[in-house]
Amino acid sequence: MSGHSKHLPADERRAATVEAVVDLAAEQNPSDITTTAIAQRMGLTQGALFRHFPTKDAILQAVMSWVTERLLARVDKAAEGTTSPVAALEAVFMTHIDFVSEHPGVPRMLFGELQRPGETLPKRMVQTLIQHYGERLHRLLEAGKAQGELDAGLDVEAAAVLFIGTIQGLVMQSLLAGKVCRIRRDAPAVFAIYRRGIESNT
Amino acid sequence: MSGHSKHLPADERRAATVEAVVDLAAEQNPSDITTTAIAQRMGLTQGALFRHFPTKDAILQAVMSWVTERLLARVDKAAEGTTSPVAALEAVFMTHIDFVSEHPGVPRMLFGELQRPGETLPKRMVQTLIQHYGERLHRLLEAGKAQGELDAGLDVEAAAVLFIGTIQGLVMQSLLAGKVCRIRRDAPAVFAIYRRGIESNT
DNA sequence: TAAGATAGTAATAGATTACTCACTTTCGAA
DNA sequence: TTCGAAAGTGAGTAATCTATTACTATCTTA
Repeated sequence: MSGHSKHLPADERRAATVEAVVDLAAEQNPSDITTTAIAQRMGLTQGALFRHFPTKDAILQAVMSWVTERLLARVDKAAEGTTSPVAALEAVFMTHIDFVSEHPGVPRMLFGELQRPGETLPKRMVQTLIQHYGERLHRLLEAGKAQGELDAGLDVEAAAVLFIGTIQGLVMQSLLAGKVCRIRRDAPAVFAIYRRGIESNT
Repeated sequence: MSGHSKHLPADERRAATVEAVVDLAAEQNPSDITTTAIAQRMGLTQGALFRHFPTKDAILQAVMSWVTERLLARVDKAAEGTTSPVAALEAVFMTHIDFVSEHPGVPRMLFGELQRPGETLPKRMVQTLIQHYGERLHRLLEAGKAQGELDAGLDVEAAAVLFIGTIQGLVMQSLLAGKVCRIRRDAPAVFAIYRRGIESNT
């Protein structure tokens, strides 16, 4: 039990805050999450939050930072233990699916941040996160082309867009069904179609 | 100039309201659209809106109704003038892409509605819209399998999910770039990969 | 043109939001 | 054990949101 004691050191409290936001995002529209709701989830008064974060945006920023670290680290680790680019892509895909199954609110938060007008810091963090993610995909896709595993005429840019869209589609499907478990269940079949679309003819 | 005169009959005013919401959704997070912003866009005072809609949710409901009619009608028409299931799928895809290019806020609104907790009427309308859309895709995909145009082992359910995800991915990409035109530009290449993934080997 | 119906205004109520601050409680080191 | 610093409380504020209402302007039609 990490979150049960009343007084927590500042860094642990900040970590608990991020966790609370990620949890809440799984249950409701992320842009409707209030500081009151966050505090309530933590068993805290609303004012206490502002002792650890100067503003609500700073909280979101911390969440984005958390997501970036965790997601990219897990994805990189998954890609490491593979023997071919296509195997790596599949590992990355499944790892990403695992991540959003554990934290269904995260992809919605990212999508929501991207919709905000203007140039907020959390929004910029999402942009760079997806940019880094895209670079990894590019690398794997190019490698796959180079060694003949992927179709020689493949449009790498389009393939990267579709990779992310595939995940987004699964997220949407889980929203429709109201059950997160659908994501994991449907992921293999959906990825199989994607792979067929990019692989070279055997 | 349809929206410039001060007094409008109720049905025209309602139509203008829907148009204003669709426009606003293209520029900002749909769930952050206020009745004040809607009224301002129409050159109206905020209170006037509630003479035509009992509640804000009723406005959203009207928007969803508008989307359902327009999108399904256009998509059906596009599928009609085709000679094969795959051609129909491509026509549906491109028509859908045209639609979201003209109204970039619409897919974001749908996605946003799906995220609301509980069972609101607008949310339910989105669910049935996508359900109807999915049925059309199912029909086309099954037809394609039956006549050998599509892979015999194709998972139709997964293919339908990926079809919608493909569009969602393009929408996300346009959010990242900040330019709507990217959707139309990248759509053909992305669909080509999708088609390759579902077609039978030649 | 007079009058009833329709549409819009301006002010405001009531709820909710992010954020502040004076005060209290708890922790940890001397 | 004591005491200063760190963490939390709870009451408040200003801004903003949806929705209401008494009143006014405009259209339509007889």
